[in-house]
Amino acid sequence: MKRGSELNELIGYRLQLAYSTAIEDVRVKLEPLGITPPKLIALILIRDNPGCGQTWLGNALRVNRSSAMKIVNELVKRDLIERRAGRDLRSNALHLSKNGAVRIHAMLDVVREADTRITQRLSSADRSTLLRLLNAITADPGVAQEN
Amino acid sequence: MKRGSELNELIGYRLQLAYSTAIEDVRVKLEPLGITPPKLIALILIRDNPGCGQTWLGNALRVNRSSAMKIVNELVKRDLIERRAGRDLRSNALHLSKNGAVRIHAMLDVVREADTRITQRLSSADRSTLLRLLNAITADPGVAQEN
DNA sequence: TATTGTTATACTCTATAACTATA
DNA sequence: TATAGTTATAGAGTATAACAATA
Repeated sequence: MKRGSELNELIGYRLQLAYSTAIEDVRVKLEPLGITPPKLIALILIRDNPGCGQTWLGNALRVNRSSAMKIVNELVKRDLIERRAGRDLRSNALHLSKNGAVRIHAMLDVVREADTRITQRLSSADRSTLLRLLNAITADPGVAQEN
Repeated sequence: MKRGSELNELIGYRLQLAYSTAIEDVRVKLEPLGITPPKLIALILIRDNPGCGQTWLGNALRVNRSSAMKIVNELVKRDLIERRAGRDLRSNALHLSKNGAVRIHAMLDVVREADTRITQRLSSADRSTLLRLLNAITADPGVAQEN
C-alpha cells in the first residue's frame, strides 16, 4: 500500500487490521477445541456472571437477543453451558455445564497464550496504555454488574 | 459485567469491542450511500493504488482472492470501480470509475466524521499513541507499495 | 404494555476447492 | 509449474420482524 495513505490515519481501519491479526491464529487454535472466539467470549461471560439471562448476555456481547440466542444454542448443543430456570418463568439462568467448566481451561490457555504473543512487541506500560485507550473509544454497553 | 473479569485484560476482547463500537454507526451512515465499511476500505485502496490487481487487493485487505473477487464484483456492479486491462492477459487493473471518483467524497466525509467522534475522548497525543500501538500488533500484510 | 425468549428468514463477510487462461 | 482470475458452495456472525408466554 502507498505510504501516507489517509487510510493509515483512520482509527477504524487500524482497529480492524489489529483485530483481524489478533484473532487470526487464535481462531485456528480454538477450532480443535470446538469453539470460536466470539463463542468463547460468551462462555467466559457466563462463567463470570452465572445465572445471567440471554438478553443480558446479548447486551454484554453487543448483539441482539436473536443473535445471543443462536450463540447460547450452540454452546448448549456442545454441552458447554446449560439453561436453568431463571428468576421468573420467562427467563433462563445460564450456567456452565460440568463439561464446560472443565473444557474452558484449555480454551483459556489458548487465548492467554495468543494475547501474550500479540503484545510481545509491546512493553508492559504500552500494554496498559493500549487497554486504556481502547476502553476510551468503546461504547458503554449498559450492562450492569448484576444479572 | 463483573468488574475485574479477566476478560477485561484480554487485548483481543477489547479490540473486538472497540472495533464494533467504531463501525457501528459508520455502517448505518454509509448504508444510504450504498456501501459498507469493508467495501469502502477496498475503494480507498483502489483509489490510492490505481491499476492494482485483485490478488494485490486481497493481500492488502487480508482476505483471499475469492473474497477480493466478491468485493470487486460488488463495487463494479455499483459502478464505483471498473476493471481495465492489466499488465498481462491474466490480470485486471482496477480503477475508480467516474461515478466512483465523485461518490467517494461523501463516503470519506462519513468515515472522517466518525473517526473524529470515536476519538473525541482522546487527546491528540493519545490518538497518535493508539495508532502506534495498533500498528505494533498488526501483522505485516506483505503488500508492497507498488502494484 | 413491556420483557424474555423464540422462530423464520436474509444479508454480509470470509473461506475452501476446483477450474480456466495465461505466464 | 506458477499465477490471476473465476465459480460454486459453505459456514460464521449478525440483523429484522413477527410471535408466544409471562410480567
